[in-house]
Amino acid sequence: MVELSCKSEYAILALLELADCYEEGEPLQIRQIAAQQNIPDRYLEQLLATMRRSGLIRSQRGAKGGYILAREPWKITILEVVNCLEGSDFDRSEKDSPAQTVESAVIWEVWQEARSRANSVLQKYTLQDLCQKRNGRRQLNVMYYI
Amino acid sequence: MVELSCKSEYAILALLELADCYEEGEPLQIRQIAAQQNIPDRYLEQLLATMRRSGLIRSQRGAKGGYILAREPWKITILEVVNCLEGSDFDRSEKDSPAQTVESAVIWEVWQEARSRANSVLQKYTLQDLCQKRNGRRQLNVMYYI
DNA sequence: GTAAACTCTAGTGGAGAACCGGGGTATAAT
DNA sequence: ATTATACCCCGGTTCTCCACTAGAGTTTAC
Repeated sequence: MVELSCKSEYAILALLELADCYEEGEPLQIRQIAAQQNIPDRYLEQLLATMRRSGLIRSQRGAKGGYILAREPWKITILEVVNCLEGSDFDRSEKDSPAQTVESAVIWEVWQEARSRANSVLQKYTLQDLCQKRNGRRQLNVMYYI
Repeated sequence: MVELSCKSEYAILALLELADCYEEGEPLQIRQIAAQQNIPDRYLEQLLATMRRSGLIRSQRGAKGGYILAREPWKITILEVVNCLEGSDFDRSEKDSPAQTVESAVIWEVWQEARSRANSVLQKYTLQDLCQKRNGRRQLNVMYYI
């Protein structure tokens, strides 16, 4: 029903890394992100490419290249990320059609409502929100360790 | 993200049919439901069996047999139906684990929140609600026709 | 000009969804 | 009792999609 795909998780993890070093202005490379978050690098490459095409991040080619967020971390919502990666298929309009029979239409509308509820949750969280959550969690871990 | 599987749609359509003739107390047969809603009957059979095992419907074997709702239509929520069919795999606890790293955990929690929002929508609709919606829609169609 | 990075496109393996079929079992009607 | 009807169980098949791999090309810093 409401599934978190590997794709989306990888993408968000990568963006969190990019958000971390957004201040410095220096690009971050695929290899580094992949190593940091345990993501197969050749796969991550594709996800980053997709996000670049939809304007979520920018790339610097050549030596000393890499990726940077296209916007500030508090201006990128999780919903944007998911839509960017998941909504690629153009035949979604066919698969996700408003239905043929009356009963199908009724069911479809219920799903629309559920979908929009879930989306509104994803929309209220930005990359920065998740970074902060993570940092708070890390603080906690340190405290427990002491 | 929030997908409506064929499985769930078929199941709900079938239950709507059963809800329709719940008053009469007479069982409805697979063939009839399948014909009415354009569902492959051998496949529908499996879905009905699953729903029977989880106590959503009851079956009458032998000649003049068929299926009946186990409860009144207003006591069966859409969420129950979906959980019954989708949540079958026991390894869901592994796949849906609270995550290993700190960042994965944070992402996972966001998804949990989105999931519960979507579920609350599915929980507030019962079979009877959908039946009524459908009937209202049919009325409208008739009016347009005149 | 060369090494280090991204870019594009194609292909592969496995898992799950949707569906089909055969043989078995219970039950109503005769 | 027998028979026709309809559910029951379980295995197999096809097809699509996801996660991942691979190769050849392009850009840029040094």
